[in-house]
Amino acid sequence: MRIATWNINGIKARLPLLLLWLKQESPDIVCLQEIKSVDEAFPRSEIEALGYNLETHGQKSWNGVAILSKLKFDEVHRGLPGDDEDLQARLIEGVFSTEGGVVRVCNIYLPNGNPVDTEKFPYKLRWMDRLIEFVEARLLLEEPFVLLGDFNLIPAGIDAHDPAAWWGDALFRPESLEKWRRLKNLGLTDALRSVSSEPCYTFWDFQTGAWRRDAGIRIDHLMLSPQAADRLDGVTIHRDVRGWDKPSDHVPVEGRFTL
DNA sequence: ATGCCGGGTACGACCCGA
Repeated sequence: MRIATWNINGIKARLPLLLLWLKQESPDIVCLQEIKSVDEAFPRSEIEALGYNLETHGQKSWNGVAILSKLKFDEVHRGLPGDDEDLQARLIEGVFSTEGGVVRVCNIYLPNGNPVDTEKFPYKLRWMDRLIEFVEARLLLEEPFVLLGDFNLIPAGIDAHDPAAWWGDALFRPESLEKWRRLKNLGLTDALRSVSSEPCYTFWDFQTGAWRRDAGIRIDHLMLSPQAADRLDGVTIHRDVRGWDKPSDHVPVEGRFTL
């Protein structure tokens, strides 16, 4: 089974590229972030025509997440528990039945947190505290559980072309990385780092010729419960998509599982 | 480089991203 994450930076602007990639790769499950669309306006029909079931958790203008799946959804959950005031659409989870048993796939768009001297940074840290609580409960289920998406976190210096340039940024601040470690230390495996110790990136800024210079960062991750990590066969970063016509600034990252 | 692209809203600029 192939499970992918991709921050598409606007479904309306990215639909042609998404359809092209789905036709070429045909992954079983695709988790999208930054759909920037309300649920009613999401372009369902062309995606469904490719054989995908579709569940969205959108909002107007910003954020928004969606899961595309060739398997039917047994369950869908929307939103991160722990704060009734938080209306930002940043989490959607699906549960699926496979021949090998159940798989739980949780798609997140973790807050960016910049600028760090505004309320955005504490919001990011609080959101991560809520995520840690959520994941703790999920791990008690002892299921294959894949937490994936745009984490807006550079885990280590090797994950940036120029780590010094990110010093003080919310994606690389010590407070952010401490939360990242707390999350990992619950027992999650960083899928990419479990198969490779090479520098590799998932995001290249639109500005300053970042793609041309390969000045990227790795911020899109698949984090695996022990039961999911046991079944991991490989990880692919679809770098080439960054060079396609009208790209997102992020590329798809795919995990392959025996499921 | 507290905004160089690029997407959103909405039709003139401003908000937002990482």
